[in-house]
Parts: sequence; structure tokens; C-alpha cells
Amino acid sequence: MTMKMMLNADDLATVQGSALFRDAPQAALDDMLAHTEIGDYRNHQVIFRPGRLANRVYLVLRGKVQVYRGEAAGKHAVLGVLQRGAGFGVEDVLEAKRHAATAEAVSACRVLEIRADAFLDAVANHPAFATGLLKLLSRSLHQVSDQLERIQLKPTAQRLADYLLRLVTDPAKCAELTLPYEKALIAAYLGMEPESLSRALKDLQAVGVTNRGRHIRIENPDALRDFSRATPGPLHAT
Amino acid sequence: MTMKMMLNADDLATVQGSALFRDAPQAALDDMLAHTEIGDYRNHQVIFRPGRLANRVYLVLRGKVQVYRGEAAGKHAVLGVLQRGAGFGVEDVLEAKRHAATAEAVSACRVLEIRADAFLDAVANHPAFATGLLKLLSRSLHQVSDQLERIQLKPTAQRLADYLLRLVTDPAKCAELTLPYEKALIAAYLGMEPESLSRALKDLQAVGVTNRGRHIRIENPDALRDFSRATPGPLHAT
DNA sequence: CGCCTGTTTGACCATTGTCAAGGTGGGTGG
DNA sequence: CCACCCACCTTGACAATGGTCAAACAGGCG
Repeated sequence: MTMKMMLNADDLATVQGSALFRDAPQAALDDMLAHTEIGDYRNHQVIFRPGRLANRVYLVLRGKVQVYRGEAAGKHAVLGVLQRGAGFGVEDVLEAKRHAATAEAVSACRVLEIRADAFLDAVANHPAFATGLLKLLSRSLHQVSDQLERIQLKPTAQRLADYLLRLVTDPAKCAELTLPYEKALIAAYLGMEPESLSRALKDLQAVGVTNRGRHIRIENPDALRDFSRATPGPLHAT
Repeated sequence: MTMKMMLNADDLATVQGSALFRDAPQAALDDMLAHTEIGDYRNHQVIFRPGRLANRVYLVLRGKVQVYRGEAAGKHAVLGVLQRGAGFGVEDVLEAKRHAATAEAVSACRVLEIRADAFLDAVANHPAFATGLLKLLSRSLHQVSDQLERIQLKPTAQRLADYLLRLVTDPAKCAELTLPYEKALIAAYLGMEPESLSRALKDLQAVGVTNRGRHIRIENPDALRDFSRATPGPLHAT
């Protein structure tokens, strides 16, 4: 009755390459995969809600998932948008508590769901796995802190500049890229309204960023970097 | 050459009762304490800065420490204010990276400093310790996420209300309390300027919060709770 | 061809930051 | 013991960033 058979080759590669399971010995992985289900979600479907008991650890196999806090009145703070290979719900399971955030599909997606008890057993029995998780959580903590810093003390245009630069993989002299998802979602991730994103994008034209639809062209990454680091203040870069 | 002798009874109690070391077996604790120093810092002294190699794990023995991000132009986002028994710098050591934040004494304080290698050895050799750390990091992650949520989607008065309620330990019908540190620090922690804190405090008078200096009196905690949860919007609670 | 969704624009407003002054209180030295 | 000083806090007037609402616009897919 193992669920491993439900995983195709692609899925398995995703699992084994994931930051979440990279450090898990094969035995641990087998144990966990024996207590696993696969969830299929359509766009906008909620995977878990705040208040629900955290009895699963999740891993994105295909599609995209957003995790956010607070939805009263449609406002929410996006903690992250997760893609293939990313895990979520881990902290809540480790705390043996209820979820504090909402996880919601942002496209059709396929998600591996490991039962919490199996996951916790694996953690307890395989020190290497536990150590890997420590690194992973440390990184998450780091990332959320970054997020807090940006949102709290950078104005919208700089947050966007910063975000665009993170999308650029190679530090070329001139970069061209495509936004990975809807602008409304990016705006939420950047802690602003879509309208503000639109205006920020327009402001960045002054630093050589042009866009058409989801296509962005950065004339001069270095200039953009300078801009994103500039002391928050007037935009009078005439 | 063990440093244990430098710890007085009080310090030792703090260490053993701390969330950081509670789950460490005695052997692990001994190993770590053998590679430990004690730092004494005066108010405003910096304990570590962003960019410095993370080669120590810290534990507050006495006094208060703030950890914050970004200080360009005096603006910073406070991640937390730590008191006796709280650890810091842990994530950075686990990631084996450089510090991303600044830690600064907020009063005269005494800090236990464990060498990173000894700490990492203990993690690797004592699964129970590692598991305890997983819970601890999960909790930190949770807390920073809370912080992000509050700052991103609650107005100043509600953030303050929320904060005051967290200071109330027993859920009495009427609470009286003393702010634990300067208002300027609280303001920074709440992501606002001191002036805004002052005004927010004044606004809360409408919900039965009175203050004189650092003394706060909450007439009706339930009303305050309602207020802090109210959908962000007008304050016309006439 | 035209709807439906996502995006842009404009005008306006609210919240909060900024700057500059004035209070207040506690502690130190005369 | 008083007076002064300094750090902390408050207040006021103002500016600016970003949110809100409403409408126009674009583009993909039936």
C-alpha cells in the first residue's frame, strides 16, 4: 500500500532534489513516502487554512503555491511563492501546532503530502535529516527577515528593483526576463497594491527598465542595483 | 580551562532553563560550556554586525539585546528584543554564513558566547538537542511571520493594542503594566516612529487605555482585543 | 467579434513620516 | 536642597508615500 507508485519519475526526481529531502537517508525517505498522499489542486484552491491542525508536510511537485498571512477583508501578506521542489507547512508540524498561514494554489498544481507522524519519526530517527532541516529552517528564517526588512524600510520602487534583480540569474551587462506570475501576485508579495506596482514599474523607466506585458528588460543591472540600495528618499533623479 | 567556572549560579540556572539549551543532554551542555566566553556589553554597544562571520551562538544572561535589520540612515527594522534566557545568532551559525542582522545591547548586559564549532558538534552528536533546536527555529519563524503580518497589514494603533495585550500575562478584567523599555525602542519594534507611537497611545484612550510615563492601565482588555482585531479602517468608534 | 481578466491611469484621500518646538522628570553637582 | 541639564517624550503643522475608487485599456480565447 506504499504510495511511492503514485510518484512518476519526474516527481521522484523532484523529491530527491528538493532542499527538504536532500539530506534524508534513503531509509527515511522510504518511510515517509509510505505515508504519503498526492494532492491535486486547481488554481485558487486552498491547501490549508489558519487554525487547521498541522498534520501534513507539503512539497510542491508541479505548479505554484502561495503562502500568506491574514485575509481579513482581502488583504494579505505573502510570505512566499513556492515552486517545484519547495516544501511548506514544515514549521507548523515541527511545532505540533495549528497552521498560522494560508497555503493556496496559484496555478493548477500537484503536491506531495507527508503525514506529520511519519515526518516526525524520520526527524527523530535520522540525525542527518534533522540537521538538514535545521539548515532549511535557518534559511527560511533568513528569508522572512529579508522580507520584513524590505517591506518595512524600502519604498515601493526600490522593493520592485530589488525583486527584479533577484529574478536575474546571470549578472550580465543587460538582462531580459519574464515575470514568473501575475502582477497582482507579485504586488502582494512585495507588500503593495497592483496599482502601486504598475506605477513603480513606470518609475523604474528612469533607471532603464522597460516592460511590455510580462516582459522586462533591464538596460543596466548595475544602475538598478545602485538604485535599489540608495538611501530611501526622494526619487528626483532628474 | 573550562569556562563553566565563570558562570555563577544565576547564570547556570538561566542557561539550563533557556529554550535554547533545555533539550541539550548534560554531556552536550558540558562540551559547549567548555568552549564559551562571557561578554559584557554596555548600553548601545554592538555585539555583532551584518557581514561578520557567524562564529558564535549567543545567549542573554542579563540585560536586554535588540536584533535588527538595516541601519542605513538610522532606520531599522527590529526583529526582536531579547531578554534573559533568549538565544540569538543561532540561524546564522547553522547556515554557516555571515550575520545578516545587527545585535546591539539595549542596556548593560551579560552574554554567554558559545563557539560555533562546539555548538555545531553538539548539534551533530546529540539528536535530542537538534530536535529541540528545530522547535526553537520553528517558533522563531512563526514569530517573525507574525511580525511581518502585523507590520504589513495593521495600522499603528492596532499594532500597539496588539503589543500591549501581549504584555498582559494574566487575562484579568483590568490590567495594569509597565512598559519594559523605552518607547523609542518599542516604536522601532512596532515599525513606527516614536511620534506615531505617542499618537497611537493617545488614540487608544478611546478604548480605555490610560498612560502616565511608562505605566499603562487597560480598563477593559476585551474591548482592546476587539479593537486590535477589528478590520483595519476608520477609528470612528464613537 | 467581443467578452473577461488582468493591467494601467487618473484623481483623490488617509495614514504615517518629517521637522521643529515645547514639556516633563529624574539625577547630579553646586 | 535647589537648580540645572539632559534624555525622553509629546505636540503641532506639514509633506509624501501609498491606498482607494473608478474608469479606460489591452490582449487572449471562445
